[in-house]
Amino acid sequence: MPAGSGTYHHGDLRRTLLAAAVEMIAEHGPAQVSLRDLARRAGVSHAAPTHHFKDKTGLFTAIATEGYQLLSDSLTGADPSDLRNMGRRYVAFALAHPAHFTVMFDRSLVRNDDPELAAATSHAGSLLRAAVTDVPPGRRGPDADMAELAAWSLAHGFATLALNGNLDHPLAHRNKSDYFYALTELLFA
Amino acid sequence: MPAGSGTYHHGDLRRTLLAAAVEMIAEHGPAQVSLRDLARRAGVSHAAPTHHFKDKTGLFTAIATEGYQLLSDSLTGADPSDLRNMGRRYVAFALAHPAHFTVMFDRSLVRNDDPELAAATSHAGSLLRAAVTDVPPGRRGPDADMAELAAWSLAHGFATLALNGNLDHPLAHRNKSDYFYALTELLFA
DNA sequence: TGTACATCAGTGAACGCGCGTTCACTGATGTAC
DNA sequence: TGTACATCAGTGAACGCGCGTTCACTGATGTAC
Repeated sequence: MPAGSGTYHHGDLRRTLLAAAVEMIAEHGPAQVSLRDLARRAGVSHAAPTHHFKDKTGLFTAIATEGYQLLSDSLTGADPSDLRNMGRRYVAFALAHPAHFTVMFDRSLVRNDDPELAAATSHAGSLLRAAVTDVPPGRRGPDADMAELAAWSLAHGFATLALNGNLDHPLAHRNKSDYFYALTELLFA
Repeated sequence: MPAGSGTYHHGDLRRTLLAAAVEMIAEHGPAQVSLRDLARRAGVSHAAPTHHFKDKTGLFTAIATEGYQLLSDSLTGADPSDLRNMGRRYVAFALAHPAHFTVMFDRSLVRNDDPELAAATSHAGSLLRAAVTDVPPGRRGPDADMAELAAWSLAHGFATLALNGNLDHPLAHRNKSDYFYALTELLFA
């Protein structure tokens, strides 16, 4: 970590910019983010972000990639045969990283053919898929694809509704990912 | 229907603008919509939309309101005790009206305290809620709120993933709302 | 049927603004010898 | 330890653009008498 404050070179500007962008997205949504405003927040000249991300799409692509890596981190280490727990972790990830989650699932924001993004996406995807295929066939029905989609839909829908503020009134005082865990018991018991 | 073509007064400009905006949202997302571009598409002067919607937020608020009305229309007439069918209709609505659905669930786009929007929202909400409470307690577990949220999450998640293009590869050739109907059987049987 | 008047719908010019992008530049760092 | 040089990171001025919004206006419609 070479840089102190006040130097010409920032030292870790890329990380600083990503963090600032994530904050801005969480507050006002991706549409309100501008590269100039981002630079202002980070205290650098307005041309600096271009240096790191090329353009706005590049910025969002980097955030989405980071998001899939964070999701993979969240899922790694869990018992892959415990599908309910995987679902809870998925929901917890979305609530902990709302800005990443939003960008990850808005294809109009990112460079969809970016190789790093594709790699991060497929790695997280394989972790999720493994969780479903590890469930004994008798408990998930005959169709594994359908079971996978059902589980994913349930977790994704819950997370999306929570982030959109549609669960605020009924669930304001609860831990939402634990509530989700309880909810899955209702369905799978 | 007073107006022909070429007249100074358009006749039904509000509807025309709403339709054009919906088309633009479906193609490029809400962030890309500008009032000037919208006016261009409708073939009117760029100041005309302001006359009908006041500003951009007003436009999105009108679209969200219309969306909730369309959703209510889609749900009306269904057997309120057939929760699975209600879910299928919810998914079918989202797929048939992707732009409306997107705007309805993005609170950063609309005037949340708009009374017409609130009325349309709560009407659709009560139709959905009725479907869950009509399910016999034995089949939905002890907690009606939780059952409601589970059903909503499942349908909402499936619809969201479909609209984001996350189901394109596995389900490209299928009727998605029928697939969803089959999926719910797996969970509720 | 005819005229006067109020209301409504859409026009087009003008404004100021923040934006993305480009460019030649300069300060700082790291490496070779 | 010292010097020269290449590379990298960030600067700041400049550009052209499309945007939202305001405004006095004009054309069309509807209503009262």
